[in-house]
Amino acid sequence: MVYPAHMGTEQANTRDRLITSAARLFRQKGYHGTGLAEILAESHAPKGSLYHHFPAGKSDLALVAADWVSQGMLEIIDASFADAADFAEGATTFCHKLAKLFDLNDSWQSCPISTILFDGPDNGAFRTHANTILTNWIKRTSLHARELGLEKADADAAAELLLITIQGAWTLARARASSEVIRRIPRHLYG
Amino acid sequence: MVYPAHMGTEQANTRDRLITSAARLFRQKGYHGTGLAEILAESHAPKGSLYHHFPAGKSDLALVAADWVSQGMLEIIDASFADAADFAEGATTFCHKLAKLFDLNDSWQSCPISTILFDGPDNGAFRTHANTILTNWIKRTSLHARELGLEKADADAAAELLLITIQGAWTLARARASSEVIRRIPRHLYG
DNA sequence: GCATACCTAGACCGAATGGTCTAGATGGTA
DNA sequence: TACCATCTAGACCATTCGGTCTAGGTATGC
Repeated sequence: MVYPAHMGTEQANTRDRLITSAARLFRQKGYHGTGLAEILAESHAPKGSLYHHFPAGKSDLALVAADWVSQGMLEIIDASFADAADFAEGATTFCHKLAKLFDLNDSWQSCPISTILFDGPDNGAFRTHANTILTNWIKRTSLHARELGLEKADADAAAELLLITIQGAWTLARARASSEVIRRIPRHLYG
Repeated sequence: MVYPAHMGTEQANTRDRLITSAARLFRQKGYHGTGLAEILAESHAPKGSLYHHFPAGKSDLALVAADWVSQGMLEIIDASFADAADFAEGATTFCHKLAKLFDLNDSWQSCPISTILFDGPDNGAFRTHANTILTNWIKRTSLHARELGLEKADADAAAELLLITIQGAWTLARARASSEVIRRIPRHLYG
């Protein structure tokens, strides 16, 4: 799981426990595949708390959980490119970090966003939200690319290609139950 | 939708109608997001027929539907590389065909396999099945690559990269509700 | 002390879920 | 005609679903 720095592992409050449990379960079993009862059980929260913190219920929680995961991903992107000499090096670090993350979680979790968001109840809002999150990842990556010397157009293209590839590789990795494909990306793209 | 050549558009029998409806709905709303009632209504079949043709019920149907979609994809791969002068040309045709397919269906369907299979009831069997299907696609693509002159290792790598990229691009295309990303793949990889 | 806002707690509900079961229609064969 | 396998038909069932509602606890301010 992606743990953003702003949320430690200590016993969190009810709201945070709901978010992390929901994020984990949605990634593992999908939105419709996860029941409220399961989320409630894992986060040791009663139903009343859920509907207090997330008045719109399940869909509300899913959106917030996706944001939380997204935040973690942005932090990983930043950490990967922070000390990189060029874009390829940063991208390589990025892939390795993700592969490690994949292995850490019994290698089953879906790409952070797609499963959470692609079968939401209301296609419109969920799709838009997923789009925003993915776009943010690409934008952030492109920003690092520019800082490492690429022209705007090249940076955008490199960032889009990298994230698309990671997205697809993550899917294949899950099907194969192996992070190998993710680790192979740098060789594919820059080798 | 991917329509394999072996199944025309004329009024098919109950079993085939169940498969096509299930495939469409699972791709649109996911496995758990689609109810049996919905599939039954769309295919104008009673419950008895479903459990006659697919004794194991929903999961059985999902597996067969995935196979059917997979068959269609293999035919598209073959058609794309049949008259290609080199691998890049075949891959370009492949991407264009998929983009057209994406546009044809109100641009919402998920990548053929991932959504159908990633939130199945039994992780083991479903994951394995998805893996088999994806591997078949890559194998078939690699075969065409070899016929077009690539060495075995290069062919495998090129096929894996292409299919990974398509997988990811399809996801992003769905989030953006636009097939543009899919069309851009050839420029990214071979341009 | 009291009051107030915030949060927890879980009983309860109608609707929808996947799945089972029996009855009947249908077509081929003798 | 009788017979039999194949398939259609849908009533029916237990369970689970997401969501509502009321009541109780708890912290903070006066």
